[in-house]
Amino acid sequence: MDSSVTPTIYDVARLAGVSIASVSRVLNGRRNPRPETRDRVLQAVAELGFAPDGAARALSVRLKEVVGVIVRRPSSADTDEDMFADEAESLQYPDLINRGIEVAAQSRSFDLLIRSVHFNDHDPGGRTVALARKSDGLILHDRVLDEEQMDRLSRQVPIVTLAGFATPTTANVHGDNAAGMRALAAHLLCDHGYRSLAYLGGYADSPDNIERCDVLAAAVAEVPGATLANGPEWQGYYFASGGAKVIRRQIAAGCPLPEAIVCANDQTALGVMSALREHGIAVPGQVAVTGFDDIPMSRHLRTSLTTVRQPIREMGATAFEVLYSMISHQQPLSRDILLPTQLICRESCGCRPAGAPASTTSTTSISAASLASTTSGGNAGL
Amino acid sequence: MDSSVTPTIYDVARLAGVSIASVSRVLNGRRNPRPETRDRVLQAVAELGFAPDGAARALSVRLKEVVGVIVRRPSSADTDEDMFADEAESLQYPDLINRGIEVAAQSRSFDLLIRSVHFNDHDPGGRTVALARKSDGLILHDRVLDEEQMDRLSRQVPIVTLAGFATPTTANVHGDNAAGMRALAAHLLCDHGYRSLAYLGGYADSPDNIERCDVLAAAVAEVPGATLANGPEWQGYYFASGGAKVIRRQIAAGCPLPEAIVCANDQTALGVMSALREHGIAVPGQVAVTGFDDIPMSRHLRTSLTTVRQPIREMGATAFEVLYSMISHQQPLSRDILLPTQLICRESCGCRPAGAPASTTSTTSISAASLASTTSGGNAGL
DNA sequence: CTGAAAGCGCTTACAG
DNA sequence: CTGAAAGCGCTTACAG
Repeated sequence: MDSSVTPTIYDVARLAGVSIASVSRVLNGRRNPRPETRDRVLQAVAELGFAPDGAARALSVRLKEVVGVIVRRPSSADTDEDMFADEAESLQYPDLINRGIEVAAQSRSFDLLIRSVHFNDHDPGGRTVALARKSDGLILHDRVLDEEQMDRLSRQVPIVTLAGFATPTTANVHGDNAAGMRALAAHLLCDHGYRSLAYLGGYADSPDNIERCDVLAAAVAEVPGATLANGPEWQGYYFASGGAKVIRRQIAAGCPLPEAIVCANDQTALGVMSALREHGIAVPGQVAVTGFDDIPMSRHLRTSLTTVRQPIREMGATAFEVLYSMISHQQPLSRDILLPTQLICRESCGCRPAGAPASTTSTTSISAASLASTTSGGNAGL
Repeated sequence: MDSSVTPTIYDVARLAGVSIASVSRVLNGRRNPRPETRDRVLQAVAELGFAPDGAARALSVRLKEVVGVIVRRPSSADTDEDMFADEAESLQYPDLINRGIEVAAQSRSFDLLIRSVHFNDHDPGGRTVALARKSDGLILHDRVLDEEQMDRLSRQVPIVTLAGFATPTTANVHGDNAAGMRALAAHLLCDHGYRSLAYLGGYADSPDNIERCDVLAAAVAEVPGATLANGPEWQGYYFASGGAKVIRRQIAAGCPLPEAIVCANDQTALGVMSALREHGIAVPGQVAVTGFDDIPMSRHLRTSLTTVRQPIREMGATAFEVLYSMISHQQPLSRDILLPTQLICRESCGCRPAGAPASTTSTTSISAASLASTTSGGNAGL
C-alpha cells in the first residue's frame, strides 16, 4: 500500500491478482472477461481509485481525445489605455464558439485545449505546433497562420478554420457574411435611406472582415449618391476599445461623422456607441450604428443593437464535427461549410424601440428586398 | 521520405545521421552538443517539420504542461424556456477567470484543458477524474465535487478551488465576499436607507453564494426595522435566466417586491432588471438592484449596475500560480488566498446617473462607514 | 560529446 | 478467457 502515489495499472493488476492486460480489458470493455476476473479488477480499481493516465493511453492508442483551439485576441498593450481594458478580455464571440465546440466535443469525450495568440503575432508557428502536438486536431479562430504555415501544419494534424475559406488540406466553417451584410446594407440604405456610411473594420487580415467590407462596399456602390468611408482611419480590431478609439480620433480631428456606422462586429459597435455617447452624440438620432454576430449582450445595451445574427454555437459545434470526421479519417461531408445568418433589427439603426423592424422609408422596401437575399429577422430587443 | 505521416524522432535521427538521444538533446538544450551535430539535427528537424509528440513527452518527463479547468454551468434545460437561452451560455465571469489562468499558464508553457459540468450534476466524479488524468493539476470553479471526491482526487493530482475554503489537501483562491458584501449592505441600508431587501441567490451549494447571503443577512439584522427575503423562492443559479424567473414568479404570485434586490452576481442582476423592465417597474426608481463581480458588461447596461468588483483575472492567475507551485512540489505560499473586493456604485442602486456615489441619505454615511470595512469605489459608469 | 538501452504507463495483437 | 511481450514516441541515466 504505497499511499499518496498515483496507482498505475500494475498496482491494480497486483491487487486483483491478474495481468495488466486483463485490467485493461475490463476497463475498456474489450473481449468478455470472466465475471470473477471482472469483479476482482473492478474492486481493485475502486479500492485504489485508479484511473488510466491520459498520456500513456494517448501514446498507446494514438488518440488524445483533445481538440486544440486557438483564439486570437488583443493584448493589453492594445487596450489598456482606456476603460475597455477589461472589456477587451471578455471574448464573447470566441467564447461562445468555444462553448459550441465543447458541447460537440463532450459527446465524443474530447476536451478543449485552449490557447490564445495576439492578433498581431504573425509568427505563432512555434506555439501553435506545440499545441497541435498536444491535440488530435486543431480549430483555428480566424486566420492565425499564414498559408504556408497552414499547409505545413495541416500535414501533421487535421485543421478546421473558422473564417475564410478551405484550403486543399484544411476545412472551414463560417457564417454567411455576404447574405447577412447584404440584408443589413439594404436595410440601412433603402429602409432607412442613409447615404453616408462608414465601415469600422476588424482585424485587417481577417477574412470575415474583408468579406463584410467588400459586400457593404458593393451594396453602397449600387445606390446613387451613397458613400462609404473605410480607410485606415476606420480600422479597429473587433473589440470595443478599437471602435471607441476610431470614433474619438474622428471627432478630435474634426471629421464629420457619417449617418450610419457599420461595425465589423458587435463588440466594436459597443465601443462606438459608448464613444459617441461620451461626446453627446445620440444613437440612432444623430448616427446609426450596427454590429455583426448578435452576441447575447447586444440586446441589453442602453441602445439595443441592430446586427446580423450568426449561429455562433452551431458554428463551433460544426467545426468540431468536421474536425472529428477528419481525425477519424473519414471524408468530411464538405470541406467548406456555410451557415445562415439573419438580420436582427433593434434600436441602434433607427428602428422604433419597442416595435417591429419598422422601415423609416417603407416605400423602398421593394428595393431592399431586391438587394437582400436574407430574410429580415424580427425584433429581438427588450 | 514517407510523406504525409507525422515524423518521429527516429526519422529526424536517421536523416541527421545521429542517435535519437542526440536529437532529443539538441531540441531540449541538454548538455553541449557539438556544433556540427547540432546543425545537422536542426536541419533535419526543419526539413521534416518535426515537433515532439506531447503524449510521448509527457509520459517520459511526467509532466503534461496542461492544467485542467472545470467550469460549472447551467444546461440548456434550465434556460431554454426563455430569451436567455444564449445568454446563459455566455459565462462572462468564468471566462474571465479562465483568461487569467491562461495568462499565467502561458508563461510556464502550460495550456488550459477545459470542461464544463452541469451545476446540478452531483456525480461529476468520473468525468472529472478523466480530465485530471489528462492534466498535471486541476482548477475547479466553485464547488463541483463533494468533500469526499475532493479528498480522493486531491491525492492523485494537485487541486486549487475558486470558492469556499482550502481543505487539508487542496488550496483555495477567492475574493473577499465578506468585505464586499458588507460595504454593499451598508451602502443600501445606510446611504440609501432601504429597509426591505431580498437576496437573489446563486447555486445553493456555492460557498460564495452562502457567504454573501450570510453577510448580508447579518448586516440587515443589525439595522432595526430592516428585513431580508431569501427563501427558496429567491433561488437563482448565477445566470440571467434564473434571476428573471424569480422576479416573474414573484410578480405572478402577487408578492410585493422589496425596495432593493441584492443579486448573487452581475449576471443574475441582468436578468432581474430585464424582468422588472418587462413589467414596467423602474430600476432604481421603484426597485434598486445590485450585482456582484463587476463583469465588464455591467457598466454598459441600460441602467448601469452597482456591484462589488472582484479582481477576476487576478483570481485566475493566482489560482494557476498556486497550482503550479503544488505541481512543482513546492509548498504554496499559502493554501488559502483572499483577494480584495471593492464596491462600485453606479445607477442601479439609486445613485445619480452621472455623478459621484451620491448618498440619498448622506447623513447616515457615518453608520455606513461603521458597517463597512471596504472602501467605497468611485463611479465607473458611462 | 554521443549512443545503446531502459523506462514512462498504457493497449493490443499473439499464443496458449 | 488470459498472460507475456511488443510497441506507442519520447527522455535520461549509464557507459564509453
